[in-house]
Amino acid sequence: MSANSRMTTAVHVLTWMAFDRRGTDKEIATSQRIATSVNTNPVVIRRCLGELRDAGLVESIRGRSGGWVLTRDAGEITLLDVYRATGAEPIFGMHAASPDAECYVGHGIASTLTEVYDEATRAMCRVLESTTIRDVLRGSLADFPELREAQGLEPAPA
Amino acid sequence: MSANSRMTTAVHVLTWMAFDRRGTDKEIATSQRIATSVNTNPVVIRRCLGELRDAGLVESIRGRSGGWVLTRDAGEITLLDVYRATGAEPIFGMHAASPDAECYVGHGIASTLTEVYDEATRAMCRVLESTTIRDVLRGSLADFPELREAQGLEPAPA
DNA sequence: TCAAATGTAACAGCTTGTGCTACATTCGAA
DNA sequence: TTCGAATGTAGCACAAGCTGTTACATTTGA
Repeated sequence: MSANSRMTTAVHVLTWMAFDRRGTDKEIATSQRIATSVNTNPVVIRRCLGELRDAGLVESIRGRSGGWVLTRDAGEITLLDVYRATGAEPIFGMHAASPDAECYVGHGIASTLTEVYDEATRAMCRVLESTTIRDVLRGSLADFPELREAQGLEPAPA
Repeated sequence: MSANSRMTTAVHVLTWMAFDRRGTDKEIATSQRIATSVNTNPVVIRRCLGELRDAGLVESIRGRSGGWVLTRDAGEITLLDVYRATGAEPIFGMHAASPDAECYVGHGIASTLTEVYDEATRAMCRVLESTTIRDVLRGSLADFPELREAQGLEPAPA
């Protein structure tokens, strides 16, 4: 059970919603139905969707026949949006205890490392930004060309 | 207390060793002395150094007047070497439970996400590879030009 | 022979993620 | 107007990982 699978769950949820949106039966997406695909508990899905709603990616509808809807097209949601929405921890953590300030190395290392860590994180974020939920859906349906076409998705680039 | 501060501790340890190496007193680096700068327990430092030794970055000398030495110049140790040595968890975790394979989305999403995650991780690693322990030492000593020069380090680039 | 160092096991305390139950709230449909 | 189905949220148990610490075996130079 790895550290940050919340991101993966959130991407799965959004991809499922994008897939379901164009399905034949026009049922609304509920936490119960999504939980079946992700293979987890509906409360876990609701917690996840709550974060996505706070970030403006989905909206919830309360009451009977309520559920969840995407607020924009799947091609307009990047994995960077999802990464930020799930409030990911910084990839690199600083010291647990402050280094000895009287040590020359301990005095300046934190700010130096922060610069490098920030740059590395930005490089990672640029990759996430280049992929959308629509891309993930296309990749996930690679084994089912007829479904992929029904969703209006072109084949994946070579 | 953030997730992965082991990396930060390891970089601090190596930077301190690079600094100490050219110091006036020719004492060998011991886990006790390093722990003072990092402000933690010597056992934590020994655990860290053990990982760095397994990766070939340092060597240990047992017995009285033993300690630790770098196996190569600080300019030849990149932060990517340290990242790998500390056995970092994958940045992105997969689902805790396997998704429903009968769901079209659940069937293919894992391999699709793995591709994107791998690419993002590679982008991050490229940045880490471009920085060495020598660079970190130079940055850490930015406030002490006379020490920086004594270490034979040019000023940081603008 | 002894002191100082590494090497390692074991444990407590803390934090985080996951999965679950329980229950209040909301609101469309009968 | 009532009822059922959904969201919203609190709270708990369990597992895992990191940190810090004590304790002790091992090694080896002085």
